[in-house]
Amino acid sequence: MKIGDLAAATETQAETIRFYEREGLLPAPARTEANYRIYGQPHVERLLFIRHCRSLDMTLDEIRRLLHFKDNPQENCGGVNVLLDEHIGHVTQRVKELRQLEKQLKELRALCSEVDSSDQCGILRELAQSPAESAGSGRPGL
Amino acid sequence: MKIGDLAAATETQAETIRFYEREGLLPAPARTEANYRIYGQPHVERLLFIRHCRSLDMTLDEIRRLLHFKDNPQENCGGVNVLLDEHIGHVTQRVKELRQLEKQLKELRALCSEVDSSDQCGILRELAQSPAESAGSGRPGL
DNA sequence: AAAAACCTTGTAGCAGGTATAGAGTCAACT
DNA sequence: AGTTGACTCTATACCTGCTACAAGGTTTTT
Repeated sequence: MKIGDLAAATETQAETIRFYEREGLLPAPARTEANYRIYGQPHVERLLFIRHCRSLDMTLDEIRRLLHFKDNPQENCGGVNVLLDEHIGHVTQRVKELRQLEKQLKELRALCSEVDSSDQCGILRELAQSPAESAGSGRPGL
Repeated sequence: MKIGDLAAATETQAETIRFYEREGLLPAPARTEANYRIYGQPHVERLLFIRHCRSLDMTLDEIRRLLHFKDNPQENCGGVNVLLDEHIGHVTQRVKELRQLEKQLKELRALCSEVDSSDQCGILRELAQSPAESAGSGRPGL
């Protein structure tokens, strides 16, 4: 199959497939005489694995590490557990932060219920104060 | 004060301050003879406003819109409320998605409790299956 | 045969910065 | 007076995970 077929089979854009190849997540496939990439079923499966991981918000680097375990089935899989536990930790942390953030935003919103001139607006006045703690996780993808 | 002093006063890196200036969030300040940027108290306040908004995960574009209301205090502030309501909506949505994601990840994690060889690992086996729905919000910053 | 649909590489763009390189400036210490 | 170190300047490249071109070559359809 050509790249467009693989794209259709995995609901992934062709450019994204080439990008994964450059990034070392997909192996460089065979080529036709006209230099077209040719894929087989193993490529479909590997790409679906990658997309599944991405749908779980894993970074490409995390996915690379998981693929390493898949590529070395004789190794023990303790690292998989560690990786996943860490990833769950990141997500849990980000949920906590965002819920805190949501609360702050709602409090802020309550400061201005009626439309007025901007210099009377409680929201703008509050935003001019020093911020409390930052809510950023340092992990923008989440 | 010079850029380093403003950086210290707001806990912002000097490079970030120059970046905000390029982005039109901070006005171009006066310069010394040696071409050094010179700031005053209004700059400190404006930058703190920006950082406060960023700590609430607003985009630079949202902040630009808020600054417009601050810069035009005679305008009515209805747009501030709209902007904030939308932002709260994004955050609420992202919390929902991440909690769903967290649940999926924990289910996945439960598939491998004991360390084994990778080809026996339930996690890797499950990830090889087709993914369910994507959890992405299309708004990566959240 | 011509046109549409595909493929190739290479490059640039998004957000919100961060991190350099290479040069200029300034204050303090010897 | 010289020199060290800390600061500043501009310009440019890098980060993530793609996406969107451009300009050309190939294959398939009409």
